[in-house]
Amino acid sequence: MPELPEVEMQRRYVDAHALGQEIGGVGAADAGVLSGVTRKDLRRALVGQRFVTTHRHGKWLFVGTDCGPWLVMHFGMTGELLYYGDGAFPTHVRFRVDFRNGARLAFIDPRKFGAISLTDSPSEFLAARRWGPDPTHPGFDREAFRAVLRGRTGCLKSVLMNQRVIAGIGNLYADEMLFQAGLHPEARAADLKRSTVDALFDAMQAVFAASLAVGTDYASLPGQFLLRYRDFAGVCPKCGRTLASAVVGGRTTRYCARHQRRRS
DNA sequence: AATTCCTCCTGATAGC
DNA sequence: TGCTATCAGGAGGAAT
Repeated sequence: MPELPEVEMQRRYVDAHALGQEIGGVGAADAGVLSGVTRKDLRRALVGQRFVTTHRHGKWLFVGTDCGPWLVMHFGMTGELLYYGDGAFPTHVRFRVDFRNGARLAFIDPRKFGAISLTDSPSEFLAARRWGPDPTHPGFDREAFRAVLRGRTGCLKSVLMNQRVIAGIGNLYADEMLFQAGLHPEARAADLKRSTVDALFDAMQAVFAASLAVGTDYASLPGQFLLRYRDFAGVCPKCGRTLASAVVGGRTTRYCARHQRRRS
């Protein structure tokens, strides 16, 4: 679930519910999702603080406190947040923030591929990991997209999913933007004409915007989106042909062999 | 340096 | 029904 649009929804969720409340404690931390921090570090950094702002870069979410470090979250494959009060008992809570007003913010992650950390500076945190640019941030235009793809020799899909090239695209959205742009997942990034790269950029922006417009509820997307069909119907929304299936970049890939070309 | 492959963990689902 | 096998939307690290 959590690729760039889903993490953006989590960011908005924090903004809508979890800002401005004094933190009384942190609990239920599963060491499996703690990345470079201990429960004690989290307690010391967060207790007495209030969350005041959020920032998202690719699939990373940063939640800023009024005068402490930022809480860093990555949702892995199954992570999500839940803000709740008395009477709710969510399962798979790997980390929890307890506010003094009685409300709680839980990081729920059954598969435990998520991560919780702390940083004094999101930009330094991202730079230390050599993360690529976020394609939805201001300034990331067609030229910037051409620049990050330049000289890349791998499969187009693998390049798009490489977070150090560009941050935020995972398996599903890579498939979707390639489908929208009519490009084969195994096309070579370096073979693409400039106009094709620009078309892929436009498809990427359109896909993110469309998904956010429906709150990442794929069933509400228009009919021409692969996201609606890849799991159950398995047919191309444009021509009705059975979708092709392959493993590209180590992940299950669906595409329409008729509409998606290797060269363009 | 860039790319590919394996692995971490648990739940849902399919097949017997 | 109950068991087992397979697969799942990510990314770090090792190997190539």
